[in-house]
Amino acid sequence: MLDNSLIEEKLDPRVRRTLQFLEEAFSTLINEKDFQSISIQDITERAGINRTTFYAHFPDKYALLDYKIRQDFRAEIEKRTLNACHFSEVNLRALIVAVCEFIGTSRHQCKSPRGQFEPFMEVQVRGQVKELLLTWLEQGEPNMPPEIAATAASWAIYGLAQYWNREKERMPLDQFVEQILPLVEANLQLSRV
Amino acid sequence: MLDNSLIEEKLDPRVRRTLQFLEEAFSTLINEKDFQSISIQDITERAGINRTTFYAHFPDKYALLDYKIRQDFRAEIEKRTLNACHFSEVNLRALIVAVCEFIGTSRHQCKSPRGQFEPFMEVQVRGQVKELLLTWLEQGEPNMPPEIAATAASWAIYGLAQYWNREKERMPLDQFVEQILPLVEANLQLSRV
DNA sequence: CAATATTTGTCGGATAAACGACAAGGGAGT
DNA sequence: ACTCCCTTGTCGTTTATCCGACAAATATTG
Repeated sequence: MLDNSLIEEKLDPRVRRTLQFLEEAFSTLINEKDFQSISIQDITERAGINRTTFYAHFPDKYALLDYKIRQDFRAEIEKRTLNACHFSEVNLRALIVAVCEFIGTSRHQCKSPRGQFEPFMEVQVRGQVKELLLTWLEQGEPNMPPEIAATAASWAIYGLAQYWNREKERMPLDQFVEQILPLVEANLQLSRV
Repeated sequence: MLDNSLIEEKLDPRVRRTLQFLEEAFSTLINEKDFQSISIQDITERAGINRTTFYAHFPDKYALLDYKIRQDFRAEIEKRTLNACHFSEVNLRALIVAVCEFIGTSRHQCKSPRGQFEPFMEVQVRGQVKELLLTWLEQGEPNMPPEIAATAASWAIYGLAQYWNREKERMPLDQFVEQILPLVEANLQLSRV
């Protein structure tokens, strides 16, 4: 349904609009009600589009949630210009910071019971991180299948980011990232430059 | 093409959106460039709709200008709750004030050479005023065909409003309206209550 | 003036969205 | 248990928009 990322620009304007309306409507609703109590009718009504049209783009509201998370995280990545850049320790640090902060802001954004979005966040964010790492890894010579390394590293990054966010008294983010950097690089099978 | 006024609500959502986008795009453009130098391509491009679609709603950009003026003035009327109310001297005064102020604000809004919009303003605003007066007149017993009275009064109102706006040193609006009220009422063939 | 570029309307075919309807699946309350 | 109501998917049809192309009109430039 919604596969690749950068083709977004070359899309039927009608589809673009519909997706945008759905996204915006969902954003406002998620700040008003519990996710479970939001019906597809609510969303489409708020978005001003027909209910039937919803199903032309998403199988259910969970898919829309996935889509929204992906969009938000991608925007975050693009804002920090981590897309379309080469690998470097600086960029890797920035990526980890991005994940940590993204999880942090998302926690306070929705008024849903704890632990309702985490699974979706996990899947989507990890997926994006893995994709990004893959593009980075393919630019160097691999001594390990990139798929494997990217998988391990993306899981590690997300797990650590979640851990840091849940910590009661957490150290400064920079310091934390500096501490875990060797671990992540180990997952990537890279030696410190 | 765009005939009546209150059906606006019961409209295909796609049409509603298209019109809104065109309206907004035109609004922003009119504050940037001269009207003549605005092409239909500019408008549709800014609005994010296909150029062909424009012609499904308006024959040319002048029609869009007419439409926009109508919309703005109607919004002004509705804001002052002059639509759907009965005739009274208070309401008539408010209507005249509305026309005066609408002409005034419109003069400073667009950066087009003087006298480029006045003809369009005239036609559209007068038309709306006439319509409104007609609904008022039809509620009483006419000693004059309502069409005739509404026509005369709408012309008089607009002419006086324009005159007041072009005055170098003009008296307070309230005072001016109070002064011309008998004239307008004479056009309406009504005796002061 | 000529030549070039841009805008303008219009057309036909393809596609997304609207609309109404339908059966099936819960939840809430009696 | 039972209605009753709302939501959920799905379908076929109609309509609005998109898209590419075209010739004619208009503006711009040399």
